[in-house]
Amino acid sequence: MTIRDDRRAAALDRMADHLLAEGLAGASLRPLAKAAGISDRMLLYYFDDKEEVLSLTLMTIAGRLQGDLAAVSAEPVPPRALAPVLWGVLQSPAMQPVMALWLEVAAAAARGQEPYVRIGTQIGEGFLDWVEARLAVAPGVDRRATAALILGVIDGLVMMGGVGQAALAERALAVWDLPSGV
Amino acid sequence: MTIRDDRRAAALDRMADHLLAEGLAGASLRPLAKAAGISDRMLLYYFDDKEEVLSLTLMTIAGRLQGDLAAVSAEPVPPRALAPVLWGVLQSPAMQPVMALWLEVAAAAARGQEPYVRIGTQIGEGFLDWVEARLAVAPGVDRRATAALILGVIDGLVMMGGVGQAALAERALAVWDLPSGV
DNA sequence: GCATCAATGTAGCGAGTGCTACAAGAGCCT
DNA sequence: AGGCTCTTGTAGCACTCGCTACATTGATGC
Repeated sequence: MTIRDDRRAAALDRMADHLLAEGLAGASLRPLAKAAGISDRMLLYYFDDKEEVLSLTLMTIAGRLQGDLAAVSAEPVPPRALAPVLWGVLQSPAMQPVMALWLEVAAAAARGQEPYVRIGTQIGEGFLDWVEARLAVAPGVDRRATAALILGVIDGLVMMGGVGQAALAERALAVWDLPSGV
Repeated sequence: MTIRDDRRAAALDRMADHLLAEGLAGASLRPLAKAAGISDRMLLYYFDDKEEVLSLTLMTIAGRLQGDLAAVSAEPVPPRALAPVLWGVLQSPAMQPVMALWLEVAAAAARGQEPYVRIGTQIGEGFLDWVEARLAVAPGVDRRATAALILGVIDGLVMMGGVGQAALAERALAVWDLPSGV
């Protein structure tokens, strides 16, 4: 059994790279199998069907993301200071394919398509937990909601960057960071 | 010429409904033609290729959106007051298919796929113009960037709503609206 | 009436989709 | 050695994809 598990894990790892590079449009069985270095016949021998392949590949990517995020300092800071931190992490070049894929998953989830709803919810909650753990708020303020606000701002600005307004998104974040508020 | 133009317009109108209902996954020629009430053969007689069909259908939807948005009061209000207005408009049930499609277009644009880059940029700028026109800011504050911040927050929260956290998004907006800031 | 050309249907091409039936090799247990 | 299960390749099915060749209709102009 463990041999099969090893091969499954190896295939998932290589398919994760492929999915990050090509997006959901590249998520058909033959290209995925080719990326994994096996035949499509074997891909469906190791996994039940396409949905399982896709789910586990996305979970693999989510796991990597979790690891990258966990490496960031867990020192709690106030909301206005945390937002630029999250922006810096998610906007880094290495993270760009991940965020592009995250947008695709979120869009599919908003359409109610499985397995994207399930996985999108999971990833979203991971982000929220990460923000909440690093967030210092005044007593009485809704902590989870504040985390959601920060994540919302950053996701929205990432989305804006995706439609060619990356510079404007940067300026928007600077406005939020002003002492005057907004 | 005008007969052909009328039929093109009629087809685009019906295909816009179809695209809103089914998303980009339903954007293949045969289903689109069926929705338009014509044969796929005629669809490619009226339009050059799939890209033109898709572009013009998305532009049709963008035009409708523009109309709906224009109907909202143009009285300038400060940022914290404008955000809930935009949220109210974009979160209304009638707008839900539009926002789901907007997410899909933005995701495809972030992947660099045409025609989504071009159209996504255009729609994004339409949103920004709308916000900016209704925004009252203190002198010296970057007006466009403030509009981008508001749009970013709302887009991000719409995205969050799409992955099953609509209630949390609502709470997040309430937190931003507190006098204390955040 | 006849020619011309726009409009439309039928049929199909070649490629890709998820998935499966069948058979053959490979290693193991008794 | 004989059977047995695990693994793998070959081939293919039924379908969708964007797009096109060909033929037929219908209206229009001379």
